[in-house]
Amino acid sequence: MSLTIGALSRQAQVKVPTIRYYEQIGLLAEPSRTEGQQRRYGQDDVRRLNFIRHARELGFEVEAIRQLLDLTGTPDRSCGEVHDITKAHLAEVKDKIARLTALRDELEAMVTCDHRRISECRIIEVLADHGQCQHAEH
Amino acid sequence: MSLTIGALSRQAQVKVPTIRYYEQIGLLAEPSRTEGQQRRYGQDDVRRLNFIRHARELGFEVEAIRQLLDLTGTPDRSCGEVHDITKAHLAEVKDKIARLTALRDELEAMVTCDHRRISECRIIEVLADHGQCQHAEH
DNA sequence: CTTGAACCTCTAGTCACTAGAGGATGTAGG
DNA sequence: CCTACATCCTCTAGTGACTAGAGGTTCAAG
Repeated sequence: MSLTIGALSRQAQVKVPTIRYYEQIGLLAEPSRTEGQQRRYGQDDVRRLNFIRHARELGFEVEAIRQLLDLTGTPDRSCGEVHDITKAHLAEVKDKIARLTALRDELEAMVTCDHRRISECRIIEVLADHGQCQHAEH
Repeated sequence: MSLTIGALSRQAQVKVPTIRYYEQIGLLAEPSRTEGQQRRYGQDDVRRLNFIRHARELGFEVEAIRQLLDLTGTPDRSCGEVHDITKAHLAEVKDKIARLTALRDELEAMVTCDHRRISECRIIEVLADHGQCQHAEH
């Protein structure tokens, strides 16, 4: 019933070197080994790795995931800390969206230049002179 | 009329180690030196570094900036390539916004959990089970 | 001539992996 | 039992765009 690292990789959709990396940084426990030193995993590892992968997909940093995993070890405590971590992450995501949106608008305004010579290109002009930006605050 | 690296740093709003880094990777030319090997810059360097800083603020990668700077060296050519680079970057920005927005919605749905015990927390549940996501495609 | 801020080079660290070298193990088929 | 060979092992180095720090030198003001 034990899984090789390759089988775990397929089940959790996480690449083999990434699994070893997660073990190295302590996100995954060191698994049991065969006599020939090959890793063997169980269903707990599959669940834990799925949790990690999903959190990464949702953009959580490894440190945040480490904390979330630690918290799952104390199921009776209030989930206030879990919320704090998630809300902090959500705030970062919103902040990134805001900055990227401003950036997008700036770029949209720039590409309105019709194709001419580089010496007259609006894109180059804006890049060379910050004052030509719509919003000054970046 | 020549500037020290510190003066250039203040004028272009780029940190000193970053200027040296740009020189190392070839974005800035090697400047002249004093007898004691200290760098001295001119107004051309200020303009070039301002261009670089502004492009970085707009999220262009160093490789793209390198190409844009090369293109400014051929002012009579059509600015088609400049547009191509900018449009490609804009597309990436839009793509990032789309992914972050999906992510934000997912996180918003998760934090609707009212504070309970970790063993019943909706955030932990969703993280542990991808199937509970609103959108399956991440 | 002295002080001390600013400069110099070089190495290593950041984050979350990814790639590759060079070799060992495990398992399926014959 | 033996042979392929896919998969596994460890280790080092690379990615992007810087940032930090050590240990030493230069420049300009007073």
